[in-house]
Amino acid sequence: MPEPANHPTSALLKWPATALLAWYDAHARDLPWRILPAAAKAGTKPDPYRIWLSEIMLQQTNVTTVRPYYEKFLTLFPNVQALAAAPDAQVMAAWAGLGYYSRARNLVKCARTLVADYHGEFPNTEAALLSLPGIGPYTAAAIAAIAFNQPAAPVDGNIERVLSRLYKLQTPMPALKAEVKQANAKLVPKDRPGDFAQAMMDLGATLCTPKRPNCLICPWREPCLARQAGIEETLPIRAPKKPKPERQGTVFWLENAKGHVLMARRPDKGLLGGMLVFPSKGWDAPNESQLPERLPGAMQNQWTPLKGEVVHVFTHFKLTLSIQAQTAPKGFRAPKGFQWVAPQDFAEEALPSVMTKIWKTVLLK
DNA sequence: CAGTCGTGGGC
DNA sequence: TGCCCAAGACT
Repeated sequence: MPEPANHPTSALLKWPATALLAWYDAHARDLPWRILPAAAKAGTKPDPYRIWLSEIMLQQTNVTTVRPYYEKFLTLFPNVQALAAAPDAQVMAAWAGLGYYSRARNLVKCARTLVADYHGEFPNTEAALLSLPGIGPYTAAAIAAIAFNQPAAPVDGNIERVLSRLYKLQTPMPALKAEVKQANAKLVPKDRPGDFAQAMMDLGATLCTPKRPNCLICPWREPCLARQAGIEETLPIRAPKKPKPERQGTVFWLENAKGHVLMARRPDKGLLGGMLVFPSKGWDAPNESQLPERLPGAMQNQWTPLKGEVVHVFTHFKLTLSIQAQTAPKGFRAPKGFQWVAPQDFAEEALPSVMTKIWKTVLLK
């Protein structure tokens, strides 16, 4: 890889790490999964299970969103063995609302692999961690550094932003990541790799933010090349965004005499994989829940449109759903692949958010 | 490499 | 309001 035009000088390589760690010692965020520097100094060791769980939950997700889910998971599944032994449906229900549901499926898969092949212990090398389900380059390096104090150099969105500014790296994302990885590997202090990674993430989350960074009190205020050039807010350079297509579909609300509602479990792969949803059609062709066509002929034209649409924005498309309802006739059984669910069960935050919007529209409006 | 995969908060 | 963004992994 060619050296960047503003390749850091050797002087710049050394002392930024020291300055950042000093800042971290004084300002580290107190997070439920974190061992603060003072406690670490006193001999407290991180629990790899908790570090792993937090890292998976934090993928593309804010700390404030993760916190309650993390606490819930720790209560329900205090260790790898408990998680590995849990039924899939219980884990998916506990994850409901957090998004990116493949993370939850891989979480269970990983826990079961650890119990089956690793005596229930996490491997302590980056390479071995990388081989586990749901653990990619970032998470493998993060766990190695934070949980095992190995000289690994994770690069997440925060670190990419922070270092692109420190070294004024103007290569657009995603190619930028390779340059940041090189620079980062040279910076990592061998004695505190975990704290160094966490320090950069704290810096990115609290001071070196995407918009209006607070350079005034930043420990890297002086060496930061982007700030020197006055272009800190323009970095990192992102690829132009693509237009978000719109889809629309219909949700079918079928209620039986007990007041239970018909639902289906989505296939493991793809959108909302493994989650409980209301039957619908028209918007996700490969995974259509073929409900109406599988109903007795007498029911097929008994749908009544309900007032109100549900709009939900996914990562790569915007979805608008209308709702059709009817009450199932006596003796009607749930078709294969479908199940009746009592409203109190899906009200316990056990559904993906888009489906929570549906039942709230039906029952509360 | 580029597309897929959720959601909620901030502005 | 609509857009941007967040401790990425997988295909």
